[in-house]
Amino acid sequence: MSEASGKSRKQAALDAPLARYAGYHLRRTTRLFLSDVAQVLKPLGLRMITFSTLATISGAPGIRQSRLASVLAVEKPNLVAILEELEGRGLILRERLESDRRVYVLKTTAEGEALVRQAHDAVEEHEERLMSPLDETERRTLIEMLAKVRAAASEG
Amino acid sequence: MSEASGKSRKQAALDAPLARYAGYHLRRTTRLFLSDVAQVLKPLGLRMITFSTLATISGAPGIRQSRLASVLAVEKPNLVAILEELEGRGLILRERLESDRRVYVLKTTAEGEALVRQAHDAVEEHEERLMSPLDETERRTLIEMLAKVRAAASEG
DNA sequence: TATTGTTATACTCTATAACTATA
DNA sequence: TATAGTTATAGAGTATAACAATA
Repeated sequence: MSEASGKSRKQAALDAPLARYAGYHLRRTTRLFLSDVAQVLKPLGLRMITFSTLATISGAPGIRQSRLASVLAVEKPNLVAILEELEGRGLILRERLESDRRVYVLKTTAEGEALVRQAHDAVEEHEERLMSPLDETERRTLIEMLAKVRAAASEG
Repeated sequence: MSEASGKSRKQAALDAPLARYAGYHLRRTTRLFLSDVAQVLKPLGLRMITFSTLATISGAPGIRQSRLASVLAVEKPNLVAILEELEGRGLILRERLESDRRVYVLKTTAEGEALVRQAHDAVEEHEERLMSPLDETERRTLIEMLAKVRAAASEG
């Protein structure tokens, strides 16, 4: 739907100046994953970011908005509309914390839980489909390498 | 500059609902690479997309605009401004093809070549820095796995 | 003073439809 | 009729500054 059309053998050589960079492959592959998962989540009325948000709240009920922004690596202002959308659809609840009335505490509703479970199933199917060229060991290795690269960067 | 701040051990568990997905790690790692490489290219007056464009033209002199769009996986309308920018800076030339006056043929100028060489050096340093947690074999493996995943998807 | 969440805003990236000029 | 490149436009995603309420 968005990635440039499949490459013939003739065409393949043309990305040579970029193909030696891991960053190039990361970008292209991420784009593939993003556009595919968007298709998969669309029928559920979710985008990648609304799914991630819902899944994180579901996994950490009572999380605060500022903490959620940090976990999701989203700027706080950009989280506002996302939470309004989820709240408006009755998928999450936002409650003022009595001990500190500045903070909102977030949790999923029953509907939110039901939807996030469906969404996890859909995303797992999508992952299984896209990752099928790699065996279980390779998949783990891939994830470990990516996590390792990020961990080193966040220390630096 | 943009990725959420480093994770403490306590914090790490919070991304558990997403961390099992390769797509999650791809997105986060790609974001890290993109924001880092943007910093590296900025002093040269280049963005990721202008660098990719210049590097691809340099590696395939005489390439047509439509072909370039397909190689870069950029929609044709979005390439227009990019090429205007590069042409305006005297980094590339656009020549009408006499045999088919609809098409533009692209090549770098001497200035463009000099800049793209500098940019390659800068990007290679950036890659070396970010990929340093992985040894040579791992780096190759990573790139191969990513390419394999995309190749399978574009066949499907 | 500092922090939580909000508003307003802007810039980049990506995508689509419709146009023009050539073929 | 089809193709190359263009214009206009719109939607995501991401980023920053400044504000109100609360601590």
